[in-house]
Amino acid sequence: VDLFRNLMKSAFVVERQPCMPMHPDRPLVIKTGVQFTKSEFPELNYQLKIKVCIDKSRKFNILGTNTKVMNMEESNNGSLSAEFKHLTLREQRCGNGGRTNSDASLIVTEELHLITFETEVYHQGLKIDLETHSLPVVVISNICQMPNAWASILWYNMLTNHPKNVNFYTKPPVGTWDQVAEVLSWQAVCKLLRLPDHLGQVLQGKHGWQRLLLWVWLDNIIDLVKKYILALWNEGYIMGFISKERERALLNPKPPGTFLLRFSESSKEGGITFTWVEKDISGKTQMQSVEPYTKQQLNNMSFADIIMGYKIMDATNILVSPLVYLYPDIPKDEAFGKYCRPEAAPEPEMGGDSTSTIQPYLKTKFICVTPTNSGNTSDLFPMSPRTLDSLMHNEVEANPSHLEAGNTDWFEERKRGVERNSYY
Amino acid sequence: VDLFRNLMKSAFVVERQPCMPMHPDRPLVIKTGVQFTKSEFPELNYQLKIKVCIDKSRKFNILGTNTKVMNMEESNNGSLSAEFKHLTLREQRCGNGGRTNSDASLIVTEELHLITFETEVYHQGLKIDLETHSLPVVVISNICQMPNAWASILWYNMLTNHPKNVNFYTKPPVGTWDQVAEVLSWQAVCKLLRLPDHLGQVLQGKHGWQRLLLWVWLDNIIDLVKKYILALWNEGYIMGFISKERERALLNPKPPGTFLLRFSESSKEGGITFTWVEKDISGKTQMQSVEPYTKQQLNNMSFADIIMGYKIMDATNILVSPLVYLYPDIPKDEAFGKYCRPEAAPEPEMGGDSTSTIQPYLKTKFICVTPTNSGNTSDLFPMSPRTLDSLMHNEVEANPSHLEAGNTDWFEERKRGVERNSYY
DNA sequence: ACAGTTTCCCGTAAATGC
DNA sequence: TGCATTTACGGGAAACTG
Repeated sequence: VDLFRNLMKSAFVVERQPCMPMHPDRPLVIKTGVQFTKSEFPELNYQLKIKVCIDKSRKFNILGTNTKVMNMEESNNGSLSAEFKHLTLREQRCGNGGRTNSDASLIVTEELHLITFETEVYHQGLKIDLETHSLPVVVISNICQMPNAWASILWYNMLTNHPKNVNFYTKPPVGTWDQVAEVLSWQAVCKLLRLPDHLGQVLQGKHGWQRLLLWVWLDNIIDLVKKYILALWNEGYIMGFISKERERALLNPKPPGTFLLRFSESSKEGGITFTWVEKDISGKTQMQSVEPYTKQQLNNMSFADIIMGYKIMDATNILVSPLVYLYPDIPKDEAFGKYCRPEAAPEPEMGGDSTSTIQPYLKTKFICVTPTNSGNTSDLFPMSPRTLDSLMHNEVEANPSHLEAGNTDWFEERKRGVERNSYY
Repeated sequence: VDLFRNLMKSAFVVERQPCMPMHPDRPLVIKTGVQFTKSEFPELNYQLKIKVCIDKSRKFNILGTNTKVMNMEESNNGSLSAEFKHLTLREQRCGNGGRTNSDASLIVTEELHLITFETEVYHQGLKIDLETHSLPVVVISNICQMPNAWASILWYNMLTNHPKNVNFYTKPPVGTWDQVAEVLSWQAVCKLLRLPDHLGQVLQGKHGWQRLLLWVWLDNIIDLVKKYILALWNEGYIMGFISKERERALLNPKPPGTFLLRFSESSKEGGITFTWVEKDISGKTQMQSVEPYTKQQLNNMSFADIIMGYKIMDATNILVSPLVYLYPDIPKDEAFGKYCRPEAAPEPEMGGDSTSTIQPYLKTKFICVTPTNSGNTSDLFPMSPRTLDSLMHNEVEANPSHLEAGNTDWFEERKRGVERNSYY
């Protein structure tokens, strides 16, 4: 019996990372009604029937075949394994009473649950109940809860090695910025983010709200990068997180028309913008940024197309593009031309005779323009760019710089880093 | 007993129109996994338990409480009624064999099913099985099948009064254009469409493919109108279906800058475009149309915004708007100004101090431009507008006009019609 | 391999519960 | 009443299945 118990302990050790991938990047977060999987279960060398369960703090039901007999696989180490697929979780909404939340003090994305795997072993007439469990998981009901849920998972695994402390968030510890950075580095894209120090200060707060606010912002940016601008990101074209002071220091010595791409820090949704150099009439160097583009807008138009088509409209309705060189000195066309949408081929007609007739429609394209005031038509710009720029300048001065001296060329450094790690 | 049977017959009469609304506009189409309802069931004046079933041609299961005891309601006519809510259909995918389709010759959207309502009545010691059924319904598994399914429902109800001819589509009859027009008039928006005669010719074909092709096109336009341009439609601003010849006849005497809005007939997805008058250098009157805007594009930008912002960019990058008067002579601003998106208010900052600092970003807006060739930057327009226009003109000449003489001002007529019927 | 059909599941909107 | 959470389901894409 002792022999068994020892074997158990080692066999049932809970691996740290991959447990229940729902979204492959977000283990340990399970959405109700969405399938999840538990696979590659190292086991004892016996014919065992395993049953999957979940803790009873809330009434969840596991749908799907939740028991399985393990097979001897010709797998890696010759141990037994079982794979649970097509499992879904559904909360049991009892007819009327029975409130859902076991601990009403916790919000649902900080409520931790355990998924257990039970089996029975008979050896020399003795019945032994074996049981192991997953790391704590967070159960969500809508994907919009994912950022918060994932923040909880990261925070937990960052600050504890306890395998089943489901009450972690009743008094969560405070983490340091270095720990946060390390956790973020677990994620592929985040490895490249190189978050600036000033963001870490936000995390020094107690826990909860501020922490989550930052995380939601970061997560939205990660999402934006992965979905919309990954190619540009991998090219190293996107400066990403950069303080306004550093931006100014980089762009100031550059010729007008030089621009860089950076994330916006001003909105919770996360956005990306570009800042360029220009000289005003007096010859003074100015920086200009456009209002950040959000996922919503990138859904319809690639960022490369936006950059290539961006124009300033002056008072006489003449369009000029203020973007010429991507920092440090890459011509715009060279950098983004290959990522622009190819010209749409003419579509076939609905009737039969699509061969001879040519589409009699004028082709159009959407471009993004900044109208200056005094334009003759419906211009939406109540304030001149000069005024805005001076305001921006003032704001920059109001925030003293935190620039660290050593990091001379972050852009070049990160680009080399990208070339080493090709995650996508 | 005869008394009962007679009562049954009248009590169980199947109402023609509203039967199982899933999409409120599309009765008799049920999507698996989506709830549907059967309500207000006129019944005999006895305590009856009703059970909902579906025919067994495919293995569908009805989820939800499919039996119900009828209550005496203080309803309209004092008859009994039962309401079935939260019913969903799920196809039973047997483990391996058992092909789904009962009649493989029919596509799934032409496969008709009956939903039956069964009950038992005991009277004077005699047990009588009562049963009624819905009109034939179409079961779909994805919303993208809705246009075809709805076409089947319309076609069926247009051409037969049979209450349960589930084999209708094994040899469907041919319908006339008048019948189609009548069926289309059952739908709110379609009442206003006033389809031109030449579309009816397509429907004279055998059945099936061509019929569906037309329907899908019409349905997409109906959808586009309802979702994106209903306000403009109700104002009577949208000409809608108009032949190129009639368009030319209407616009030709008008001053340059006059434009009208019409649907595109060139793409199955359905789109909307505008055509305007201009004079070329020689003083000759020309018509121009832009490539039609689809739902995809209207998702991001309202049609009013597109119209107000539309510009032609000439070789020197100067923008001019070719749109001045909506046909017949409404100034563009007057017609569409109130439907343009209001200027975005500046968003609060993420930190706390959102009171004093002003967003230092340049506001932008997307506009739709038609670049002419010889522009200096990435222009996508390989053919001059003149060339295109002459091609268009040729195509128009190639299709002889079908204009009927009596219909002098369709626009005004339809606008009055709109004012009479305010469906939305 | 392929096309018709279904499943999967995000993300917006609405409903629901506390 | 308001907010937190869940449900509903359209729609795009992947998976399925003869």
